[in-house]
Amino acid sequence: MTVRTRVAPSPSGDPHVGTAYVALFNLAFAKSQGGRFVLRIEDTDRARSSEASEERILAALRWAGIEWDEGPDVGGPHAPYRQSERLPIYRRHAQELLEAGGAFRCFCSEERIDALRPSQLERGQMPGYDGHCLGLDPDDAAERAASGEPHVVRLRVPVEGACSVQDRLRGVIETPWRQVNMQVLLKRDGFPTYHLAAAVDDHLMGITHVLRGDEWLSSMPKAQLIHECFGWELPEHAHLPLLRDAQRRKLSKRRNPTGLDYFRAAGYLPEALLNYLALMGWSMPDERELFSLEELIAAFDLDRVSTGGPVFDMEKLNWLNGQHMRRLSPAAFVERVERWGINRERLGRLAPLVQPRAERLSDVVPLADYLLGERAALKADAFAHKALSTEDCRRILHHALRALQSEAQWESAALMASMKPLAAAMELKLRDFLFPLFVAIAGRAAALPLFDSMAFLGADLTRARLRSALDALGGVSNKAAKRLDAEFDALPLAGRSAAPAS
RNA sequence: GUCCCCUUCGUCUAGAGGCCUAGGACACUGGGUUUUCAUCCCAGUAACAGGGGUUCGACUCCCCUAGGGGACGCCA
Repeated sequence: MTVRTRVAPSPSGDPHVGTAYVALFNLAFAKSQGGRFVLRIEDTDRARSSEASEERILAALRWAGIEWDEGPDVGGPHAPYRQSERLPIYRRHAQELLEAGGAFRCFCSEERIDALRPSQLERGQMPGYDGHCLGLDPDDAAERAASGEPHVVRLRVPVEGACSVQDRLRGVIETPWRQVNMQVLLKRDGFPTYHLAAAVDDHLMGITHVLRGDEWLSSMPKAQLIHECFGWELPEHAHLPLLRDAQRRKLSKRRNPTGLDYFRAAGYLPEALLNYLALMGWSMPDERELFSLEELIAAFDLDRVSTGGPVFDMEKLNWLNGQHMRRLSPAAFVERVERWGINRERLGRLAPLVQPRAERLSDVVPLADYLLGERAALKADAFAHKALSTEDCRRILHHALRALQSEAQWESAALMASMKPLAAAMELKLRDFLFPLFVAIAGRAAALPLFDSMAFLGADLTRARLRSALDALGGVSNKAAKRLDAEFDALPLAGRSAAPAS
């Protein structure tokens, strides 16, 4: 039996370093076993998925050096690899489950189920579906469904006893069935949820090993139950530890640079990133820390994966990146620098900004230093201003970050269009409002035009610099963040998309 | 709130009952090499969460406690 693994990103946001992390382990394991690695797109959430996000995720994974044998863009024997193109398959399987009694139709409103919550919590129960439609006669239910009554299909979960699942890294895990929700498998809109789609696809695509994030561990009983109902063999599961931030929380986009685009823009070598990621929860048998993807594959051993959640440490990544840089030949080094960003294309984009301000050719680099490379480190006194207090600067940076969080169109005019109303809503002169942003982005109050600079840097680098500026100003405590979030939410900003604080 | 998972230096980790006086790496400190800096080399500080068992012997096995994390969605 040839080993087949998969990574299954959901195209609903920026390419995340966690996706590359899970992909890397799946790739390394499959290749170490002479197997195949599949990329599948899980776009069953119609509201959140987008083609643009899918494209960016594939491009970012490719940049990182992750290659897949089968996928939506390269095809393969189990196509299509995009779940939105496999809808009939899921419907057929849901029907099969219904007929076998492994699932049932549920006509409850979402409101009714939400209303259950408080009393369940009070009784010390896990909140969830109460089995209201469990007793419906299947034929009656089918008839109601046929007549067009809106409903969902739910997984029939035993109410008594315990479920026993096996994780490759942790052994046997027992969970009371009471803790397992009667998961919706087919939504009201006819789309499958993750649980159905993943189980069906893993089986149909011949996936033998599922390596995925820790956060899935508690839903393993559902996967097992679904496989059992179909009479399928469950792939072997190994739950990888979750990458943490310095506060030991799941790496969050809000506070840390987590986008693959950030690492690319910030000048990390993909082979160094992969090398670093491999060190998170895994180690070479000989404890060597500097290695290539090929070496990783050659030495990979699933049983050497550790289970504690590792903290992502930029300092060590920086060191590793330096090690990889120094191993490049001078020619390769130049080639990498050029490919990264000091090239004709990027200089061309700089020309309209720099040309009007330069008197000599040698002015180019000092004018654009912060766009071509990392800006200078900041201290709090860089934000001294005649009209703005430190607190004002903090507020501006925080609110700008919030407003930019959901900025879809990352180009100069659009950025201007979202920042200008923010300044107005904060009752600040644009000139004053812009000051801390200039310092955060350029490291100084006078620089090339701000929004052009932000556009040139890209979203990830821009956000990272704003965050780092906030840190230079003493950081924002959790309490202060809450207050600032509330302030931001109360601002009279017309037509903004309601981006949640987290 | 309920359930599940996790717990070795500040951080990433080695360690599968005696190789442990707990090893390596990042960071930090000191020293050396280098025209400066960086690199590089050498040295140092620093950990088995706590408590009970089991055993001749426990970082390693079991139990309890504590701490951390995760799940509990018609998101994935």
